[in-house]
Amino acid sequence: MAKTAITPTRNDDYPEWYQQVIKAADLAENSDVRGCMVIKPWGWAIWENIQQGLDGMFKATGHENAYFPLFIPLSFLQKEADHVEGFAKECAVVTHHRLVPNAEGKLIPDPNSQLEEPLIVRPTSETIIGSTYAKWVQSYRDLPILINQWANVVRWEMRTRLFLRTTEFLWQEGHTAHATAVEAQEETMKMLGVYADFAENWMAMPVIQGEKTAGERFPGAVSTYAIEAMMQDRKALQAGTSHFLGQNFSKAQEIKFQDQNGQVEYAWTTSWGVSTRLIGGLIMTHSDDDGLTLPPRLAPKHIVLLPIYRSDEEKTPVLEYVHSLKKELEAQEYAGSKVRVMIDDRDMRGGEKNWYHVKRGVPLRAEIGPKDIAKNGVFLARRDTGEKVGVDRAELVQTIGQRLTDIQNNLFARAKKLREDNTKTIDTLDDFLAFFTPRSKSEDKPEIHAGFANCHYSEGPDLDEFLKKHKVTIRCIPLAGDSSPGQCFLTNRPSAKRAVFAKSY
RNA sequence: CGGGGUGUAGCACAGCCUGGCUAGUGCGCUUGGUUUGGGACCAAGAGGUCGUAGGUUCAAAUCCUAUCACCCCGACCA
Repeated sequence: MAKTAITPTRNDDYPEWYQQVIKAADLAENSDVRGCMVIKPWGWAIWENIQQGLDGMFKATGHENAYFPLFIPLSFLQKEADHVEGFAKECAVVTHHRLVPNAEGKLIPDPNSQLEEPLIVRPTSETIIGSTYAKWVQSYRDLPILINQWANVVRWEMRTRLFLRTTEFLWQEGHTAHATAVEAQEETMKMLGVYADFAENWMAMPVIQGEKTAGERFPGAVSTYAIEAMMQDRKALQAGTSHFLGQNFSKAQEIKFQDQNGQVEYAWTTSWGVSTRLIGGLIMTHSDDDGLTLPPRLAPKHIVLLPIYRSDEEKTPVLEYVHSLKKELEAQEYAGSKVRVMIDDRDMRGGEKNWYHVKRGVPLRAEIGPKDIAKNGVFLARRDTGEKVGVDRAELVQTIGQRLTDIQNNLFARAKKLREDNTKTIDTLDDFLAFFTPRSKSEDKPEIHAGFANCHYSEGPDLDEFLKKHKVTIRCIPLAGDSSPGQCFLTNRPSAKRAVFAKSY
């Protein structure tokens, strides 16, 4: 039995495995602040790559970045009824602006410093951005406004998990305003497409694009679209959302303009976002029992060079070889950027050092010692397949881009196969129940989930109650799904389209 | 907010029931040596207000009271 770097394995205890991968890869850790994480350099470097990739795509689709306040006056939230209801219960509220010592010398909020109007820490910025847009828009010539902001937001969730759900999280939120509903709808779909493109081509994470049902809609939105991915425990992860807000927020925030006919109209708005949750998705899509596995496009380093020597006489030529190889590799390109190479010449045992990079998910590792130099090659290991081969130096330099492409493609294909193998078309209640009944009989082992079920459905209290009881959710109504009509698997009422059902994060 | 649990070294924990020498173990860390192409070994060290406050006692990590924090299960969720 091969020993795995991560204990427990995915099969033994998936949630615990997830935590251990993060720890072993040095991505993040819990902080002294409840529910808030410290993102460590390796995790942050991944986030920077995500930001960079997405930011380029946003700009290519005509958006600009800006920044709006962290605090929102309480009354702003109040203006949109559904929005209040959706977010009021999880807001951090600022009520004072000064601290004073009490009788025991403990610092408390100064009663004399109470704010006239409390501020909430933004859970999302529709209201503050909308009220700003109201000032910017007078004429149809002022539209569209296409703005994104990279920011942190706070949602006071009851239970938190690193990257997947934290009290404070980092994200981007795009907020656009348009003169027509059609244009805003197009924007909503365009950005959903950008997210799907990014998820599949950068993260190597296959996603289903679809619309959310009424129950899963963003508070205040007319329609919500999402990309949904299957994790290795077969649970669904909502990885990004794009909302068509209609005129709900523009009416609440008074975003009005005069159209070409001189009529005063309310603008049509959208919002869309992805968060640090993507890193959670990345981990759960590709990583294995030896730790993190990174798709090359997002890996902070593509290849690590591991010099091996036993004495000072060996050390000098090995390091020379390694440094010159690094230069040659860095002159190569992969996916439009330079190949990212690191040398790890720390004074550590070879095996331990090797595992260090395995657990951090570096796509390629090259061991280089006197034996390799004699053959003018390297001993190359692939993180995704575990394959190890001796490679000629010149050949490695020449093929590095292709090798990284192969890894990226393999990760995507592997994830897609997992999803396809665990997606089933289901038409009857019995099949539905059988599908979603936990496969693992053991009490102390977390269940292995069944996957995605494509079912006809008819929304209503009876379906809601049934799903809640079985802890299954409707993930989305796929845009590219089977659109032949049928009957709801539960109620037999007529159904126009199938939706994806799954257990979810 | 309901139910359960835990606070002892950087981390993971034992010791508590049945109070008693200088509070232990493993990992990690430091130093020295032997090793070194997939997670080494030996030796010597450093590191603690036992969550906090009060009480009982000759004596408290251990018993009692209060308090704080965190974790797990439920409702909520990018």
